[in-house]
Amino acid sequence: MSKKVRLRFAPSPTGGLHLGGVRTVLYNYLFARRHGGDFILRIEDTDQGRYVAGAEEYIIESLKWAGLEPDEGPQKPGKYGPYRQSERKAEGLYEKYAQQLINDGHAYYAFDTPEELEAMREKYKTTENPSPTYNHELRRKMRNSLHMDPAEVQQLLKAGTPYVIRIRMEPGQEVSFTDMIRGEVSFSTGTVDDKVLLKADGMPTYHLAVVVDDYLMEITHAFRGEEWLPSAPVHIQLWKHLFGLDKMPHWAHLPLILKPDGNGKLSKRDGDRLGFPVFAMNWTDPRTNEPATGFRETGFLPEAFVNLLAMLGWNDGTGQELFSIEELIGRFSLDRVHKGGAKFDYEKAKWFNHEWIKKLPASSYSAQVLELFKAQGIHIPPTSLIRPESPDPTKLAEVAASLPPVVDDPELGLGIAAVIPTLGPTLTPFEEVLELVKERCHLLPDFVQQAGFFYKAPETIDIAAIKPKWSDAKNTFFVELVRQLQLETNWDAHSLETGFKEMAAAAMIKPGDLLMPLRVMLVGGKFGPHVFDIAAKLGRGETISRIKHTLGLLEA
RNA sequence: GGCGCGUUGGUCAAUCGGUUAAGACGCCUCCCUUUCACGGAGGAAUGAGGGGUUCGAUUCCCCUACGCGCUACCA
Repeated sequence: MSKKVRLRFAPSPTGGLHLGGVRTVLYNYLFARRHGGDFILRIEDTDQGRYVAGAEEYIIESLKWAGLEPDEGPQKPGKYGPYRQSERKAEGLYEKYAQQLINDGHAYYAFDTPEELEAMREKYKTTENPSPTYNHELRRKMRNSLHMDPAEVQQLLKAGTPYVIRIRMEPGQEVSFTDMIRGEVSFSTGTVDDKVLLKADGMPTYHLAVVVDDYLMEITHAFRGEEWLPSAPVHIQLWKHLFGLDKMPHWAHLPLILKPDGNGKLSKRDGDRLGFPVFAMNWTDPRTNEPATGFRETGFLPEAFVNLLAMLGWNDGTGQELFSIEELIGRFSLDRVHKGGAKFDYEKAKWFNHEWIKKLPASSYSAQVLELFKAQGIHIPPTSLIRPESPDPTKLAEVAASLPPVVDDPELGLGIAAVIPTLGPTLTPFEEVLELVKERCHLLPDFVQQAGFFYKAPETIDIAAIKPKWSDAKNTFFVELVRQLQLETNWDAHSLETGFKEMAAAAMIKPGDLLMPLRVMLVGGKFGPHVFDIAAKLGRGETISRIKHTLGLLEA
């Protein structure tokens, strides 16, 4: 009987949640869901000096937005709490393990002050070895319980002298483990330094906390970024000394997300420099007041965000790139995760968002688009936001007509009623408008440009697009058009187009020469959906008023 | 410097010894469209270098180069 799969994401609440962090969450989440396990959020707030107000809430909110909510966490305590390491420390969870390590000879007290450590690094720094570490050789020269008189150690301890507890890494051993992504990875103990386990303030470092907590929380699989690989031997030794290697979770070190140009880890700075978000949501550092934009506020859909992150380092081998979270859960596997880092490509990211905007019904993002319209001072009449009670009858008839005969077979019990659900939820008039333009929108704010003119007359008209080819005959045509539109009885795209073309024929002008001017009059420029669809949605009054307005501009 | 990890088009990448080395983004051309898109067709563009192993290497091994990560009482 194998244990229940349990994974955790253990961020440090020091700032905004980075792309790479969300991807780590995602892989954790997908693996947990795929194997019917639990996904846990644990806050690594062991460094009091780096605590940032609001960061924890921000992380939780980001996960919520992305739809990657934990099964257990500070907000949703389970049986393995508390879920903040500061609180776990308060319960004394770590000291006893550090003490055990000392008793067993796997750790020791070190009394060196930060200044002494600094002096040591300076003293032993050479061109050959620019970063000397506190290791099995250098510790002989330092003030620790391994190389001091036991009586002196006791005396210092009794006197309350500040100390840290360091792991004792002895040379001569090979530490190896099987990484789920990289396979066999090994280190020799002689090259690993004596990492601090327990700090002078009594808080554990990440190294101690991660193994103690993973053990206590019964974590079965631990995924983290590749930058953690070098400290893996420390964690493995700790597992070996404290709980036994057989209890250790399976490790997977995820490849890094790299900056698009050049090399190196993607940072917030790169986003600022190149003009794209790096954090999940907007984040302002409370200490510096430095703002950073988020994917959410830039107009990414959570579905697209998750999708593009999943593909940054993983694929299912079929070439499929568009996946819903459910599909990802069904197909995700660690052995298809890349070993090498991936450069982040913002153009591709926008492509994913575009695909999801097209794929999802406008109703799934209309609320957010509505806010964007409001922010731009574009008022949407309340009647446009009311969802019709039943499906549009014309649409229903259309679907009925397209049905294959077998569907109406009474034997099968299928009729038009069976098809109604496939129409999906009905859309509000506002959402119908969004549907009309969504294939032109990569980011949510694009809707303002692409659909704003439906609700607000364009502020500027691209007269230059009309004027060079303008003529008295065309002017006459549009004056007559206004008159005809006032009389039009069937205000729908098809009738409007038919009437328009008949008039053009009568006036002996090619319709093509008239369509562009009409478009510019209605939307202000050379863009947008079919011009008669626009007129149909705009309604008689607004259509006529916009034509008249531009006609006035052309006269001037 | 040491240690570790990595390296297929500009980018994301498939290939698990034998292929004309997929596909996608972006770019270019054309078609559709009396706008912009969407859609469709096509194009340019890839195995870091050197040794092995093998009948045969992008694929397995070694070396080199390059890149990245770590080298804190930060995570």
